[in-house]
Amino acid sequence: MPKQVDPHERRTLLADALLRVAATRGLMDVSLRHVAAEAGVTAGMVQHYFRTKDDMMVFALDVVSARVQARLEADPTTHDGPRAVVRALLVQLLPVDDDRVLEGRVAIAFHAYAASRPTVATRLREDTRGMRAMIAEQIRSAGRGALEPEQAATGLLSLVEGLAVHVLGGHVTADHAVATLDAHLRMAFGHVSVLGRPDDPEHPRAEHR
Amino acid sequence: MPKQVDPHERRTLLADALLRVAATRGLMDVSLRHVAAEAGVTAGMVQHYFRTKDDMMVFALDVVSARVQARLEADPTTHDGPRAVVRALLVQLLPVDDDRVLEGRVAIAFHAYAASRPTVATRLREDTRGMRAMIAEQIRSAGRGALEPEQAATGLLSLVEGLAVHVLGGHVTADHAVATLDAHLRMAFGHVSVLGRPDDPEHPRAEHR
DNA sequence: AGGATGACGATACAAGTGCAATGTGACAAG
DNA sequence: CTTGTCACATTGCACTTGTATCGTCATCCT
Repeated sequence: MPKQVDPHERRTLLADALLRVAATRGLMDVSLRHVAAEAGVTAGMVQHYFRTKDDMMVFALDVVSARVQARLEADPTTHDGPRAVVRALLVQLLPVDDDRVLEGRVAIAFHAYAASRPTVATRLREDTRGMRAMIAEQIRSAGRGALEPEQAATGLLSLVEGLAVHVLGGHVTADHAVATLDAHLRMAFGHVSVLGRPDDPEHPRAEHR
Repeated sequence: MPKQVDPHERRTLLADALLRVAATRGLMDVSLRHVAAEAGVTAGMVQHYFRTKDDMMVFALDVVSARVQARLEADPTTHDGPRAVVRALLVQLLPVDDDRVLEGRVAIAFHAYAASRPTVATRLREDTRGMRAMIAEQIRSAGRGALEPEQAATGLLSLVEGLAVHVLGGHVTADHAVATLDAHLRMAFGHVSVLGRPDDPEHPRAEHR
């Protein structure tokens, strides 16, 4: 048997290159040869690790979702109560720093891609469903807010996704997006009197940039 | 001088074909020849009316935004007070029927496209800015809700955009999306006691499908 | 030591891409 | 009736795309 190589590591390397291409030049420019060039390898190697282009796409999507989940679990604020948990999750999805801007671009690109590839759409749907259930669960466990948990969960998730789009498009600033998210979080978690309430003392101003 | 034709009409015809292709097969499948085939014309004619592919893209984007705005102005509920105006606008952006599903697919595709084409991004940004200002204005004129008008406006707009993505992805149903939107509209327009409030008598259940 | 085996690299190929150049024909002004 | 002009059609070209095929070379097991 020949050289000992970890295939998963190789694939991840290539997936990273793909994500970089997708974020900077758009998904339309993602091709075998571009990814290979970005990764600094030959096109033949890419072909060796992904039998088809769609395989490569799906794997790259898995990489990002796994990465987001990993970052969430590594977040220290996870143990500060349900609202902090939800906030930590949602902020992960907001393009507040350069890394997340790239990931955000990738995410929206994949949402467009999913419209014509059922495989990708299913994968995306699973991820979303998990998050939604988790958020609704946390909201339910934290007494009642101004909305019923199910609607509050879809509302928050949709809000964040829309905010991400608007931030990436330059329609609003990242600060404004985080502030808007916080305002909606207060409503979802039962602080009914919102107007005039300065800010949450637990999370002074979040990590803006 | 030869045959008398309305160039704008021709271009709109071609733009419609492009939108159909983009909605059904994705933006990656939009090509000169595909659009021509969808429109039932030759590729040479497409080239005659659009010097470059990017011209065609931008024009198609203009067509959709103009169409959305026209539909909004034609909405009879526009004269039922600020909240009805905002609701009418936002529902236009939600994929509640087949036509709007297609438009929604187009919209998300263009958002992805805008990430790499500054021209498209600018055009998109202008449209969004207009809507945002209009919503904030209406909220301000309608007494105060639970959020400050600026945040409420970006919140509603982002919420709808996110909801559209989720509906298109099959993550939530159109009904659930409209219900969520209505719940958030109540908060933005100052009906603070939300939970337990059955529904708005003015707008019984909206036009679901 | 030797061969099997897997990790690559190179090349080929059909199909599709955007775009330019050139043709063709009709129709209206003179 | 001629003629210029505009609306389209055709063709061609250089290039990129995804995928299949074959070659090569290092490596590990026996």
